[in-house]
Amino acid sequence: MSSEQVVVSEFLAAQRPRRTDAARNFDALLAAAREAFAEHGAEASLEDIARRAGVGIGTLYRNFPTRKHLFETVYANEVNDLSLVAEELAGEPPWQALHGWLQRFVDYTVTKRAIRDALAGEESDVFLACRKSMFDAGEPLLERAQRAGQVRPDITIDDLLRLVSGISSVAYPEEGQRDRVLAIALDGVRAAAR
Amino acid sequence: MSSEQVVVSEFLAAQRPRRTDAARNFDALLAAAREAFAEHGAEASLEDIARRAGVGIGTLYRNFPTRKHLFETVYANEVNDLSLVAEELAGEPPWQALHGWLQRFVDYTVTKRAIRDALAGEESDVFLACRKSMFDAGEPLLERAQRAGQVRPDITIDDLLRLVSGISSVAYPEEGQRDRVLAIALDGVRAAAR
DNA sequence: AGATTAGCGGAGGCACCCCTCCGTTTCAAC
DNA sequence: GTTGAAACGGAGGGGTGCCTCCGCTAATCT
Repeated sequence: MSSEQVVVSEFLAAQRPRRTDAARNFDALLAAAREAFAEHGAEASLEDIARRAGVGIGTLYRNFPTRKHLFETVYANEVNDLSLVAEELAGEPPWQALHGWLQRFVDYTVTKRAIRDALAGEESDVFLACRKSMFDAGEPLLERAQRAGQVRPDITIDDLLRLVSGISSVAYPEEGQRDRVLAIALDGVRAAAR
Repeated sequence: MSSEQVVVSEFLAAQRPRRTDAARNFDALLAAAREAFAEHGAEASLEDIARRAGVGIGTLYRNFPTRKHLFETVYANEVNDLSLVAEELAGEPPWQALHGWLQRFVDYTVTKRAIRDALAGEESDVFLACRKSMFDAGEPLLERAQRAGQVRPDITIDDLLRLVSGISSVAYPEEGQRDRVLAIALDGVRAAAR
């Protein structure tokens, strides 16, 4: 577990209130926010989030003084999950491991938009730590695949994640088109090694 | 010039008012809308667009009864330009022509977001005609490159444009990163031919 | 069970946006 | 230059979202 990942998970642990009703509301808010950010991106309405959570707007603001706080927390949660997935995949063969992780990255429909918005948006300590943590999670997989000669050596984890998140953020009316397009781009990622 | 392109350019010609002041305002609104949509996507504020154009909100609504009208017109303009570029490139060698056109597609910073939003959003006759027109413009370039054995045969113009627009829609803090990432993906587009 | 106090929720003030309507201005035809 | 008509623009009503504040509720502690 990288040090950044520790920072991220500690950041998460420190938030949850102790009183049972407060903790319940906190969880409901996070779930609602996750949904809302997935649907409308980082601009989702806070009042709508409170409504979805079945909670007064005041409660939302008590837990998350600003939109950024809330967004950071949701984002950190997702990144944390992704880091765990990367660890699980460490045993697979190099290309499979990398590919599987990227697949998970894409499948994170819930936060896809949030992750993209966060890659784009302004910086903050939490965002930086999260991004670093996500890179730390993916980088070993990438490097292993590169050492195995299955991935071109001139690509960085930063490049790779932006590539994949861009492709996965477009709408694909046709069934299976997203996977097809992604596969084409990943051929490029492997190209130099074939 | 494809029949869709004719539909698109006729749609455009029919709008501009005859009276000189009205025509001036129409142009100013279009330019302002182009800017605003580029900055904020299809959700840009109409009042802000009128303000940028130095025109009352009433004038905006007289020219474009709904947001969709305005958006369609801006979009049709851009698509029209892209079609012309494709024709100009017809003389270049196959891969260069395709690559150059895609480059232009990316460089269309002005409407990048609008084009993406339009690819994603709901359908309308105008959008369908525009998309068709854009595909008609790119398809010959793609097919020529495929016949020349420089591009994998199993990719469609639809795939290719979604791939490129996804990649170009992400934020790249690092100078030149967008081009690097795009080049990697385009290696995948050529992969099967190498 | 009662007292304490953390936590709740929503009313309300502010800002922004949408869109309509109509009194005023400007064009262009004669 | 006059005049009719086309075009202008912005005030204003309705809606939604942001955020604060404070009287009320209910969890926790003893």
